[in-house]
Amino acid sequence: MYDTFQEYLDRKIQLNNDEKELIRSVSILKKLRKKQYLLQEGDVWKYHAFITRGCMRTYAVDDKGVEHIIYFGIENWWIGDRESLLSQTPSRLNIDAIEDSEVILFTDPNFEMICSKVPAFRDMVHTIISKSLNVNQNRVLSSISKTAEEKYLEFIQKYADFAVRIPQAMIASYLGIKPETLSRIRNAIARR
Amino acid sequence: MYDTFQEYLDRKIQLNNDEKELIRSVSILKKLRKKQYLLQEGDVWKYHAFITRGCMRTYAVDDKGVEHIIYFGIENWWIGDRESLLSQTPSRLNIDAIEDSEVILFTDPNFEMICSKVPAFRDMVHTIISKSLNVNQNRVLSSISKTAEEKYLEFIQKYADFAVRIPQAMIASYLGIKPETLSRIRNAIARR
DNA sequence: CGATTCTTTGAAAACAGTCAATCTGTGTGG
DNA sequence: CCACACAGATTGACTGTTTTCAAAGAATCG
Repeated sequence: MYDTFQEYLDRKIQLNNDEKELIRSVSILKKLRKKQYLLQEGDVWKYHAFITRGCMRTYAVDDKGVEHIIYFGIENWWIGDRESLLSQTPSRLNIDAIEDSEVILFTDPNFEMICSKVPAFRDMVHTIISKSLNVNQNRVLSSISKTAEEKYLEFIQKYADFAVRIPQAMIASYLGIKPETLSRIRNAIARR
Repeated sequence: MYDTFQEYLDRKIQLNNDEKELIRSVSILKKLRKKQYLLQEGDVWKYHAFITRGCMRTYAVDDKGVEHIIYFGIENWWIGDRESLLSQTPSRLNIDAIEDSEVILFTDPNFEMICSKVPAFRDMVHTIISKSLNVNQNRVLSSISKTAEEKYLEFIQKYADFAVRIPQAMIASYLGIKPETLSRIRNAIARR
């Protein structure tokens, strides 16, 4: 289970054995069953989390009880609620497993310790955050400029690898449309 | 003009005179008239830019020629296209001035130099990027979960300070709705 | 004042949401 | 191994919201 993370690190940065061991020594392995929460609304998020297996989602529940999925995550993705982590305030988000999953957790102090002792790791983290910002910005652009059908086509093309693993109703939630509407859009596409 | 930036820095971090001078020495001051481009689609963005006066917008133009505003920026905000900067590829975005404006530019090499020589500055930059990510994430959530009216009310409440400086049609563009629709929404709100 | 830009309004069409019913595929217990 | 339950997806009829297009009304600037 840790292997997946080690391979990820090896692909991204060069570390000596001491550094690898330092990182491994503070990692916390956690298994999650399908539907199990990693973070529940109201709790304060304390970690940096990396998915080694499975599929997860981050979502908010509005006052009508409707779930709105903000992110999906699979193997080799980081997840969490940085807003809650940075401000140490109760999270408005939920994170749970769509499939049986495995994650590696680092407490924030340990994560900061790694960043300070391993500059390459720190740089990698900053690169990831910077790229996430780009991804989110592009998602904002899509959401204000594209039609529902265009957003759906973009989604299945961009995330072809895991789109098939996710129930259609969750994809609709991520796109900000109703499951019935997505069903009709798919129908219209298929008919052509 | 540089004063605005110096005051911004003083509010955020503590610097000695050498550090202040180092930063000032590589800053490039630029004035922009209303409607003047800072970045035009197709060009590669080379800077880190800070607004000291005025009001600007970042937007993309779709294949039908419609503008979609991704960000507004006023005094004490950073702007630019990090995607183009990081990948050194032609930008898909335009940045221009909504009012006569003044910006301070740092070339990327100089900016990196400051980051490496002044850790407090580097930390400040990472904090800003991290917070931008949160802001964008919340905007994605609003865009998939709120009605057009709710998005508008959120906008004018969140950005009360500069919402009044921006033409309504641009606010509509930012929200992803048509100007006529925003006009009707405002009408409906006023009537209550 | 006149020209330009921005906003509002109206009517019709396109699009998305709601609610309820049906269909499909999966998996579990008898 | 079958029948049934369940979750997910689809369909239909209806309602509500947003867009479109065209025209008229404000507001702003030189």
